[in-house]
Amino acid sequence: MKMSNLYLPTLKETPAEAEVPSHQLMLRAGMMRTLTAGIYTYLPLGWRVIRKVEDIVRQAMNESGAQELLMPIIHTAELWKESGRWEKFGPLMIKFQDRKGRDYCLGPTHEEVITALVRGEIRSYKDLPVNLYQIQTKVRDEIRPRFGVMRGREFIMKDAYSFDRDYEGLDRSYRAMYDAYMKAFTNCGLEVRAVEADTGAMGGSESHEFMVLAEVGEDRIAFCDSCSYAANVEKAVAGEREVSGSEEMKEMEEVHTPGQKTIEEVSEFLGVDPAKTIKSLALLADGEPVLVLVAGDDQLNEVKLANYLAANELTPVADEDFEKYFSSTPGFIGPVGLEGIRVLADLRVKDIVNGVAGANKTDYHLINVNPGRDFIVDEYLDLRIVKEGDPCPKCDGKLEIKSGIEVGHIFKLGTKYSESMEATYLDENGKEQFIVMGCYGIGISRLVAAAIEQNHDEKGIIWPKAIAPYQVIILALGDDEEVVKVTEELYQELTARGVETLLDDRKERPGVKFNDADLIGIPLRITVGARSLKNNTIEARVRRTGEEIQLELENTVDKIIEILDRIE
RNA sequence: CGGAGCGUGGCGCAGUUUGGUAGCGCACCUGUUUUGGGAACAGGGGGUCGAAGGUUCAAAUCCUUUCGCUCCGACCA
Repeated sequence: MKMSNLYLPTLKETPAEAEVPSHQLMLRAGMMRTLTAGIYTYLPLGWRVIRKVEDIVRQAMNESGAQELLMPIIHTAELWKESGRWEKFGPLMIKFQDRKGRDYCLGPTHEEVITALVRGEIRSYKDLPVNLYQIQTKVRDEIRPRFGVMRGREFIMKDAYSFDRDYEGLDRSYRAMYDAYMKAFTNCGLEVRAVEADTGAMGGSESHEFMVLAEVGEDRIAFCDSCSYAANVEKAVAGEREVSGSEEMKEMEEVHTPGQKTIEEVSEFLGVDPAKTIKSLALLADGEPVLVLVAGDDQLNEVKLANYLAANELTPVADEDFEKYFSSTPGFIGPVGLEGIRVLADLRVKDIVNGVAGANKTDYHLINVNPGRDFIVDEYLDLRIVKEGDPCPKCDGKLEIKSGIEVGHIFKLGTKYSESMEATYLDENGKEQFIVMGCYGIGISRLVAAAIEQNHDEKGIIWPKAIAPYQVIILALGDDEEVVKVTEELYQELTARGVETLLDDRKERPGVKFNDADLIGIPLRITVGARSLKNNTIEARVRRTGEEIQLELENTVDKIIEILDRIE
């Protein structure tokens, strides 16, 4: 493509609307433009990258045996009511009516549509297994779209759905997708870690997320520094911590702690290690009050709690509602002497000896509190967010925490949807069975943003070759006849040999061309100017490394392809 | 939805405190000279200040309402 004809509006300055590097660079490099928050137009350069990623993903999917199809974006409400998610997904869906007043939504995901499709076709165990996928625009009315295409309200997703006769089959399908995903991400030139994940609104049993490690990532991931354990912190579990020494239980006492509400305040006021305080959190789980206890130096993991309680919604008890459940103001509640409220505690609370807790009396705390002796916990379970340095649950290592961008997510759904939507087959005995399902997503547009987060410098994007919009950019410096002739020939020949090449033939000064080439991140730059032509050479420069190579004007195209071949 | 910030030519911003009828840089158009890391000079076009209402002789500026954008949180694949 000749750049004099390319619709490539690059920006010299960073738009005020963009905060993170990938968002800024996608706008500056002329890859996309904003329509409104979370909704974007892909310009020719950006679309090329999207298509590259799609093709790589498509190939990995096809090789795994999955088959591509295309489902509608418009879904009927009946389907979603059938699965029970019309209400559950609720505000996340864009809903509307047709002229007859019938309800629809724009598809945020496609379990319902695919299940409705497949249940009509699959009758026998002989029809299984099957894995169907599509690459399509998804629509989700996100509460807070942000970071450009990282979390958009409209985004491109590859979603696949597997159908098996049993759980062994599902395990095989799941494994095949896991492998295909790793392959697709690697082929895109990305460094991705697979981590154990929570299943969230999709439901199901097992789940992995594929994470691109990046500072701007919205997810936090816990890694073991010595074994392969890795999990989203929503899911991560820490190993047993050593309990230091044994201490005699002392007699419980009430102490005056005026105005000391937070753990920090109380522990400082009483001169006690925060780990020995018991943090009491009053929550409503779908409206039911529950008191949750965690050690003062821990944070409650609400995902774990919500999963355990099978609650859709967890909200803190509002300050003004405290008197409904407690005899003190916020900051002084605790488990001792509390009645009529379910009490759950993190496992670490069990080990606290002579701890501190709220006295259920405004401006008072209790010291030398001992679980079991002074109060009863209905259930102990793992409820805390793991921290940097926590022991690994699988080995003797320690956990590290890093930020990541979720570019893929795979789920073992089991029969969640086949049961609610009655998707069944007949086994060898003629007995009706529910189809066992899995679902698998890759955020194509998010992956592009993640690739930029992982591959950029102060000058701009540095595309991995596999997803670069073009592999080579030829800069024609000046309009010297010889320069025009040489660049034109190079361009024609490279293109003829299948190398995707940009020719910067614009009437711009050299600085503009250099800067644009760096900004849009083409892996290999070829510079041709009158000056170098005098020595019968041209210059090649590798975007990622900055390596410069002088090339004699002889078999130049061979040499360029040679250099290109060794670029990642 | 709660908190914070911001909406002024295409982009980045000043002007708002203390009302007096809009300015700078970049970009754009024409011309000349330039041409290896975002050129220089000269000339030129383009905004009614997010929107609506109000106060005032007079509103970008003050008041009210509203819409949008960004960030933090809640929430969310």
